Amino acid sequence: MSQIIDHHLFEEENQISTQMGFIPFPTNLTFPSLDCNQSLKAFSSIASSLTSESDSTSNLTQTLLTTNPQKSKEYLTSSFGGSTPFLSLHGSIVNPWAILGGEVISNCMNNSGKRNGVDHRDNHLGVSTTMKMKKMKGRKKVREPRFCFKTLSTDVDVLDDGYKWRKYGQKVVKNTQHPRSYYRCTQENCRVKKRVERLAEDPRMVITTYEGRHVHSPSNDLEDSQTQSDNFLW
DNA sequence: CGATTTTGACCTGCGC
DNA sequence: GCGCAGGTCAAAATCG
Repeated sequence: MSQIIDHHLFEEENQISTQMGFIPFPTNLTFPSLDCNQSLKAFSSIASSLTSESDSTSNLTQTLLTTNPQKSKEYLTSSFGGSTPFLSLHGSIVNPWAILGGEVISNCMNNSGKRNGVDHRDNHLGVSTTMKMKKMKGRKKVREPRFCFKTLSTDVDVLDDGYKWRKYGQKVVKNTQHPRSYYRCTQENCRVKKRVERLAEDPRMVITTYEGRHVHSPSNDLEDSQTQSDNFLW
């Protein structure tokens, strides 16, 4: 059994080579009514939306409200205990989860505004102030948006996210006993890549990092995955 | 037999 | 410039 226990959306500006910030998703946010793979698909959809447009919050809100209102309501209420106000429009680009209702955020922060022991009151938008920005030497490299999931999974490394992947490399990363695997989306003209590795400190944790955005819908190979993934094609 | 995975070689960026 | 480390390539091996 796998469980998504943490999620980070990494945003990278064009022309900046290294990670410049991250948007914390609510800690321990899970989808009680969904299994791990379904959750992963849901998060992939959300993260993909968030990394796409400059006005991504309203896009996401619009997506949730218009494309599959019933499903999104089920998803939101089931995910957040059923007592969460359906939607508030006070979210922002750097705090997308605010749109899911104040209770969600407050679940992640205690009354003092701390989350995971870190005081976010002066940093309520969720962008780390300790992140370093680093320019490329010489020619600047344009990188695709990236986001990653931390998943608790003792049995499988690669979770079904609805897309079809082909492994093109594996590398042992320094100071880790577990190799990092490199995958590319098999769809023609789709340049999305993902890396899968296990956390050195806790091998039960699988870190899946996506780079780029799919230019197509998830694979419809399997009947099961089709019906499941269709639910998240908001 | 085509698709996929494995794996060593090669490429590239970065720090010293 | 050199060496290291991460990322990619591509031929061989394996799988279904």
